[in-house]
This record gives sequence, structure tokens and C-alpha cells, in this order.
Amino acid sequence: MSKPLTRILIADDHQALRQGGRTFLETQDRWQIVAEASDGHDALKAARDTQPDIAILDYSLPLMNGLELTRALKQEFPRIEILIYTMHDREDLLVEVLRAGARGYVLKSDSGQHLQSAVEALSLRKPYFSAAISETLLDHYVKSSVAGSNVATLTPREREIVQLIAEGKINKQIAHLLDISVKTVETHRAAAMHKLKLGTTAELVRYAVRNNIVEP
Amino acid sequence: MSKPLTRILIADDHQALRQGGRTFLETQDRWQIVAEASDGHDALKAARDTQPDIAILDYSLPLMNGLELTRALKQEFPRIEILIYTMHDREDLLVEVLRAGARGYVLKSDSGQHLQSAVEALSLRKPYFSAAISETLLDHYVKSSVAGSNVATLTPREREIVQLIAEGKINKQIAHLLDISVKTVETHRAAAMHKLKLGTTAELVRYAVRNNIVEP
DNA sequence: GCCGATGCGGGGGAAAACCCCCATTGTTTC
DNA sequence: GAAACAATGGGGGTTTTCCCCCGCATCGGC
Repeated sequence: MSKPLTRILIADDHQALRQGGRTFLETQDRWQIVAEASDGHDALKAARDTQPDIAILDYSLPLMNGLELTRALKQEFPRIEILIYTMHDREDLLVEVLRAGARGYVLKSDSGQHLQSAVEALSLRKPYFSAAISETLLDHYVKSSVAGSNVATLTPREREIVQLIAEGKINKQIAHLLDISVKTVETHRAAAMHKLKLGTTAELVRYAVRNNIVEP
Repeated sequence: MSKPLTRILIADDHQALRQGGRTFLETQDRWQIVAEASDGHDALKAARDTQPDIAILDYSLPLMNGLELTRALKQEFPRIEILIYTMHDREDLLVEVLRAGARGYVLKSDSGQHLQSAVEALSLRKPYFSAAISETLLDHYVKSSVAGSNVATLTPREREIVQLIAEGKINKQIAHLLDISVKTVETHRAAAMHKLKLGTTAELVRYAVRNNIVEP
């Protein structure tokens, strides 16, 4: 046991998938799943409790999606390595999560071998992608100071609340979830809608779908 | 001028595209663009006024989308030929519009030649597809009594109102647009939400996006 | 050290949506 | 012809959102 133990967090809203990942990864006794979470909030809490080295995140997490969660985790734990594990084979998502600080992107449709390889790479602090993405392309995207999607104009808190709205929660539920007052939720919601020049909840939801904040 | 004149309606919310189609098609003097419309309601009105032989419809029309409009037009004018002209290269959309009664499907990314060929074919009452879709596949889809998407469980009026909600209109605006009372809008909206077991507007909007009733 | 952005919270009122109930008129279907 | 469904509209209520106004604390830059 000369090698240090790599501590892993898995966040996915499908229990079966978490279980699958667990059995897949724990065949290697130098890896340990120290936490599982089924939504973004739990994942953040779990990370604080367990201080993982690597976080394997589904993109489409309830309450806080993989992109926001990546930002939040990198903010709080700069040395954490983030692996996005998703069903979506989309370059725009890849680019966004990379910009947020993720270093791995593996498709659920890939073989489990890819997942193992990705964790292997990340534990050595090397990026890993199951899709064919060259490192130059990678650098280009990450370094380019692209204006980016207009999601960026929203603050993290606003994006968080927009996601919850788009998930179908009413202000009261959001207030309870985030432990803030309904008034504050209203404030953030209004700020987001004003910034985006949107007049109705329906438009806000379509905005969230367009910008990959939530699944349709 | 022995050949009968083919009367054409074009409905697309982009004026430039309508103009393009017009110049493209009127090179043939046996074709005549008798009406243009920029949304679904205008298109329906225009069809009543001008009795076209062929309707060229964008899928993503405001107020009433190409799918609903196809249903409505075929209902009122069974002999009309519908050509869907869209940017979406998606088989699921193709299947839906075919089931609704369209007989042509051309992508906007195709050359204008395709558009001409499609109109040519439709004027002879033959189906036309720019994508490679075999007629057998076609028959299979159209004839198969597939359960279909659960959009089908909504009535046309309900779908129409769901579209308008998802487009960001409030009940009052919808009532005015359809010339019915706000109460009626509420009734249809509630009926749709009840049928779909949805509790919030946000969920209804995501449903509409998922089922191609509106664009994200 | 100040300033702007962010996050948080509130008052109060108008508007909209939501929730039951209900009825009438057609059309389609058995 | 009865029954089911679609579309229309209303009464009367509660809940939620929306829209102004306002304040305060914090934090990162300049």
C-alpha cells in the first residue's frame, strides 16, 4: 500500500448508476468511494464532509447541475479533480464544463473501461476525455476569452435559482430549499429576468433549457 | 399556359426566407405565391382567403406551429398538399408531420433546387423528402398505429394553448389572441396540466419543449 | 478606504395564476 | 338516443407572482 488512497465522490440522481460506478471503481483497492449524492446540494455537503480527491458528476443533477457544481467545488476545493460523467455527447457542454474547471468528460455510453481510465488519469492530475478532443483544441477553448454564453451575465446564485424555477419549483419551495426568504428568491428571480429581458416564467424556462441549465 | 396554375402559400416567420422562396419559385410561371404569413394564425386565415393548392410551412411557427397547422389545414382543406420546410434534420419531427398529413419535408440547409423539386412533386400529388427516407419506411410510420407521444392525449385546443403559454404569453394575451375568455384559457390550461400530471408552468414549458411544441 | 456587485431581506399593492365548484353547446361515438 | 368528450364561460375564493419602493452586510478591486 505504498500508493496513496484516492478518495472519490459520485453524484448522480440514479442510484443504479452510482452503484455501478462503485462496483466498477472499487475493484481497484487504491480507490475508495467516500461519498455518494443524488443531487447537487447533497454533493456539495458530502464534499465538505469527506474532502474527496476526485468528484464524478452527472451533468443533469437536480437542484444544482453538474456545471454549477463544478464551479462551486473548484471554488471551495481548488485541488479537486472533476470528472463529468454524462449521457450527452455534446461539444458545447464539454466546453462549458471545461471552462468551469472540470478536467474529465466521459460518456455514459462509453464502456466502463473509460470510466476507470478517466479516474486513473485524473488521479495523476492529467485530463481525460472519452471523445476525441485534442489537447490543443482544449487549450484553445479554455484559454480563449470567449464572450461565452450569456449565462455568464447571471450570478451563480441567480443561475441556481433559475435552475430551481425551471425544475418546476415555486418560490416558496426554493426559499425552503436554500434556507432563504421568499422575498430573496423573488429578488434573484426578478434580477435574472431583468438581466435577460424576459417577461414570463415560461421564457425563463426556455432560456434555462437553451443554456443547458436544465433538461427539457 | 395549358398547365393549370399551382397556387402556393408560404408561412415562415422570417421575411427574408419568404422572399427567397418567392423568388425561387416564381421563376416558374406555372407557380404562383398567392399568400405569405409570418405566424400560424395568419397562415390559416390566408389559406381560407386564397385557397392554395400547396402550403409551404416552417415547423417553428409562432402562435401555431407547423405540426398543428398541418392538422388544421388538412382538416379544413383535405386536398391541400403540405410541404414542411425546416432547419431541423430530425426524424421524429418528420414522423409527426407525416402523421399529421404533410407529404413533403425539405431542409432549409438543402439547396433551393430541393425546394423546387419538392413543389414540383407535390403539385403532382407525389410525396417528396430531401432526406433519404424510403417510402416503405414512410408507410410503416404513417400506418403504424403507434401509441405515439403523449402529446396525443391533449386536444388540439389544449396543445394550442400550451404552445402559447410556452411561447411566453400570459393567459390574458392568449384569451385576446384566440378571442375567448381568460376563464376558458384557464380551463384548457388546467385540463392540460391535469392530464399531464404537471404542477407548474415551468414543467409545462419543459413538456412543450420535449414534445417539439415549441423551440427552446 | 471607497465603490460596485452580490446576496439578503422587507412593505405593500396589483396582477396573475391556481383551485374548487358549476353550466351550456356541439360533435362524435357507441 | 344516451354517453362521452370538446370547447366555451362563469362564481368565488386562495395562492403566487410581479412590481415598485427600501435597507443592510460583505467582499473584491482599484
